[in-house]
Amino acid sequence: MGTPQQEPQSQAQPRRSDTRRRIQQVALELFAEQGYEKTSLREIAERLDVTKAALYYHFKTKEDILSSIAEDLARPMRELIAWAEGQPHSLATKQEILRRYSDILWGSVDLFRFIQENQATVRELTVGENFRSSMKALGELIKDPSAPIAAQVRSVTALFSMHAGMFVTQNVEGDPEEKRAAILEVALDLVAQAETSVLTG
Amino acid sequence: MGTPQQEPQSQAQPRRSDTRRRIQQVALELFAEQGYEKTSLREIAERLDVTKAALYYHFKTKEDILSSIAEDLARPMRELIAWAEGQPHSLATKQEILRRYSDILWGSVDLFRFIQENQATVRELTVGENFRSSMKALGELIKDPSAPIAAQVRSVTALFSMHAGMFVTQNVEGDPEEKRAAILEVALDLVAQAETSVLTG
Amino acid sequence: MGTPQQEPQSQAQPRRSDTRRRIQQVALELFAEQGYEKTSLREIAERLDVTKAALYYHFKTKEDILSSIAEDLARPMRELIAWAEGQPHSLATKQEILRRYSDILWGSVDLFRFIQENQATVRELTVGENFRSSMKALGELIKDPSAPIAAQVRSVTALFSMHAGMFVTQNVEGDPEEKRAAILEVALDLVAQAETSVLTG
Amino acid sequence: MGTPQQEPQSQAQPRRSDTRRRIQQVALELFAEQGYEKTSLREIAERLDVTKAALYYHFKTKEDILSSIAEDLARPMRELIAWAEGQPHSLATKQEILRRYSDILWGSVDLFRFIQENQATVRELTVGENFRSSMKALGELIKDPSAPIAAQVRSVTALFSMHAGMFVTQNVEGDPEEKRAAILEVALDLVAQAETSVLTG
DNA sequence: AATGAATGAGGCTTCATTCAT
DNA sequence: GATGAATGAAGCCTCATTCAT
Repeated sequence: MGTPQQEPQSQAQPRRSDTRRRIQQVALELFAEQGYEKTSLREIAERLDVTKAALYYHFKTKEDILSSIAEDLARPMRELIAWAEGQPHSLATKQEILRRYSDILWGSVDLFRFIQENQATVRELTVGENFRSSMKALGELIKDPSAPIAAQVRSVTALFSMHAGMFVTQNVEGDPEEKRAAILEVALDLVAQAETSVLTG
Repeated sequence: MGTPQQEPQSQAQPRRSDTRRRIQQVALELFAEQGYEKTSLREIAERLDVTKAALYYHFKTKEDILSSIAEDLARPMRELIAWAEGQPHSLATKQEILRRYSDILWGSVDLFRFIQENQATVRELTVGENFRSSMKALGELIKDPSAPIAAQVRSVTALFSMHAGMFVTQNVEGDPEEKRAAILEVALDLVAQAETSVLTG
Repeated sequence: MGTPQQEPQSQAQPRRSDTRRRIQQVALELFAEQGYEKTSLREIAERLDVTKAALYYHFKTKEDILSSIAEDLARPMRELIAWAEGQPHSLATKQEILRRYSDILWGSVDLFRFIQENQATVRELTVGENFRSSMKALGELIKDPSAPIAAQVRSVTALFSMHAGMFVTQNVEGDPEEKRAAILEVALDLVAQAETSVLTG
Repeated sequence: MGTPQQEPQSQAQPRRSDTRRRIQQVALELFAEQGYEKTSLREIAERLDVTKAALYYHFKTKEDILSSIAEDLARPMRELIAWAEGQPHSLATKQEILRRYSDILWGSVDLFRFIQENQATVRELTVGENFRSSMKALGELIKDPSAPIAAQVRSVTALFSMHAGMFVTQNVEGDPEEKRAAILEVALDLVAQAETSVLTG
């Protein structure tokens, strides 16, 4: 056909040059380190020892590089939402959402951190829009719009406490796995308390 | 050459230059709306109907504009930290920290949101460094390094739950004041639980 | 206010730097010599011994440079059309149109030649659209839509014979003024014949 | 090695490569529509659903594609000139030149229009040089260098009135064939008048 | 208290072209 | 009879900043 620039369909051809993948890797590293705007294509190209034009063989635009990377986060998010929409709105479901969300986050921690730290930039990119709408959907699934405000805030905080966790625990000593578990637990507690406060409040 | 660019010395002449203030206002608006990098001095100048050069009469650099704005947040933060350092590390103190922090945040909500959404950019600016170190100091004051990890995470989450609150509650219906109170309450609860879990855990 | 980039209103300020005018001059020279696309802003800037960025102080885009130049032709064209629309559709009027058109053309001969030779490029620029619609208007004024096709063709040919004249007479020897007069005369003859053929045909 | 890129040797194998022809077709379409410079090889390739590299199998350069297309016009022009050079310089010959020229023009109307609208570009390409020299030769054959300037202008105008006709008659209503005939007639008249004016002037 | 004019650096993107396979 | 991958050159444009007035 011509130029690539699409996601490799299915199991891809054998060794179709791994440059595409290398670009994504290096780009994510630099985006995460310095921010999206401050990372130039020149820099990415230099780090890979190719020319800027080579990047354009593999991706249509700078944003396209980012979009392609962001799929790693966007896809599991979509899947999580799809799954959750098929479940009862029970506490058990909500807690399972948090568990799965935790896995997703820690599975793409660099990418996620990048999105967090570049929200202003990413906001008007497709990537940002997608992420925002995913978060909104998740919010709807975890809170009960008929509950008192305090309970709703608690639920939503559960979700976001896991974001905060990723940043904040840099200042807390301890085994990473243990911290991660602690963060999740705080979140699980919060939804549980939200539920309870509805009943007893 | 006798240009200003210093902090207005206290209450000097009341009308010392209203342009300076207008620049800060417009700049914050634009920074918050579009991000720091994507806001050019040209844009700011145009919005004010002055030339770019005029901005340089009032501020040494672009970063300088931001720094001057950020003082609104940085000063109260310093004050809060100074106050807290003189208090006992009791639960009551921690909760008062959260209450005061809440006031500070909602008092500069636009600026704060801006910093949150431009972390990658702001990170290597003085503004960002200051903010990070303030947050770190606050973290130290609110958590007990000898407590179990779960308790520490809970404490730190208390702090950050208030950040999340500012963004998240856009999707929760209800009176702003009520939401704000709910957010604070969740935070107060979290520190309280941290304390308890230490005792009972 | 800020940057210029508008036509100097009325009789302009004294010596507001003639760079703007120099840019226009050099640009027209180069556009005419090499074509619009093949002339880069780098070239124009180098020829003027300024930086590319200086061009952008005076003009918003490359196209803007061209547009500003083209006003020299566009304004008199608009005036001619406005005038003609207020006249009776007589042969005398049509011949006067041709005379005035001749003056306009020879008054901006380089610009006109440029537009002729860069039609494909200029077509989707404001400049080109304007020129096309002016020519169309002039066409309507010079031909009689109820006349036989042959007559209409003759009229329209009168108009365009003057364009051709500008290029073609490079291969005809003789005094420029005399050639110019000859070209106009052929055109005047053509409208006259168009009229006659209607009557007698 | 062993690639084609030569003119198809006469009737060789009938199906020697239909891609070559398709490239020429699509290229002409795009060149005519958007101009030579603004049409990229990428565009041509995409429209044909082949890669850019494929174009280079069939043609040495972008210009080469154009040159190969232009032969359609260049060959008949050469033939016309060769024929005319063997004829007496009579009015009948001149009129026959115009008739044949009309046929050539309308036989390659898209290509011709393209050359007209891209003169600046084409000027320094072989294609343009050829065309210019053909026009010059035709000019010499149709005018009498010893005639008064007015007569010479009239003759040359005859030739170019047919170019103008191709563009201009878009705004004249009527059957295409009839218009075409009218255009030719105006041209034939013009040479005739040129002759007469010599005799009677 | 501000403007007019300009600069140097660098950004993203596109293009014609090449060459090994 | 083509593709995949890449290059080098260049394009237009924008930005923060400077400085004489």
